[in-house]
Amino acid sequence: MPELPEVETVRIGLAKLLPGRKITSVTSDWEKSFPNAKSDVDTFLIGAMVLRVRRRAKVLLIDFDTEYSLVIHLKMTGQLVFVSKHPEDKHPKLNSNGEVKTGQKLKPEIRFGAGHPNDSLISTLPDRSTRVILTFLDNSHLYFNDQRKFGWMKLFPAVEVPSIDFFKRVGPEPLADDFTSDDFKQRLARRPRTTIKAALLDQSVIAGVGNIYADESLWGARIHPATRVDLISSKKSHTLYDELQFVLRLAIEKGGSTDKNYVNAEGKRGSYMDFARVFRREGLACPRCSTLIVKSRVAGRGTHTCPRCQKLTKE
DNA sequence: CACTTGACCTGTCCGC
DNA sequence: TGCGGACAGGTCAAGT
Repeated sequence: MPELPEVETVRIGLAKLLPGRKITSVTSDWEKSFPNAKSDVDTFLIGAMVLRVRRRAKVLLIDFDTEYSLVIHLKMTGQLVFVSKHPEDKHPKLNSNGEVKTGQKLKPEIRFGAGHPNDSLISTLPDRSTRVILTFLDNSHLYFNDQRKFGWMKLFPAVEVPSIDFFKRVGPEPLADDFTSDDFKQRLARRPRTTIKAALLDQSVIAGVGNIYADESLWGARIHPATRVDLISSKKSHTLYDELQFVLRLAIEKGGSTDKNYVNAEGKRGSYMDFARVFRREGLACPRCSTLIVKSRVAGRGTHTCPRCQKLTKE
């Protein structure tokens, strides 16, 4: 679920919280979530200080003063949640008489996902989805949670990061200042005979687009996701570029989309889904023409379209 | 080579 | 109520 806007939201949060902190310990309960050898972790991560937090495509990079970097992919259900030790975590709240307020739970049992926007995730961490815990000198923690265990974090020498296969293949950042509509059209032209949805999801064409923003931008441009790339006109391609920029920027502004699992570095949800026009809205009215949104399968993924606004043309 | 499908996982939901 | 199966979606390996 984390796509570019979600990963960017996590990056913004971590960039405020992590730089300057020193790691004192690392624990991991699932080898694939953090496959590095213990000896490398002990040598290059324990005692290391965070310099900066970066993002490329859907990947986060945490750079350390040991000239090593943690490369992190959240895949579908990954979360990176930072929890600092606040005084109120250790001490119960007192009333005006200095007595412990009655009825308060020092360890709330409310869990994220119960359906309330203010549910606290932080108060319950670690939980059974926690795969890796980084502990810092001040006893704050960074939890890497990942229900489905598809995500991973790996420690690499900083100089080797650009030569990781994924970074060698990945396409341009769609929100980069120098990424133009013409660039977009030329990148799409690399996959002329596939569907526009498959091309948008292909990270070697454009970085960072996933299922949510592919459906949302295609609806905005009135293009059916199953349209062959080489049948899309220059004008439509330009419109799609504009719509993609619009949904990605709006989603970052809204803190990303939380469907089920996604939360930011503070454990909070994103609100883009409140603005979604088609994604997960099957059976509801198209905001443009009120026709009911339908769900189908394109490029092997659940795909949401307005059957009236997004006609499949084969000319 | 271009493109599509299956595997990796767990939790949830739906139908019987 | 329990149970099997479909589904969720990012990426890579394997298949067509």
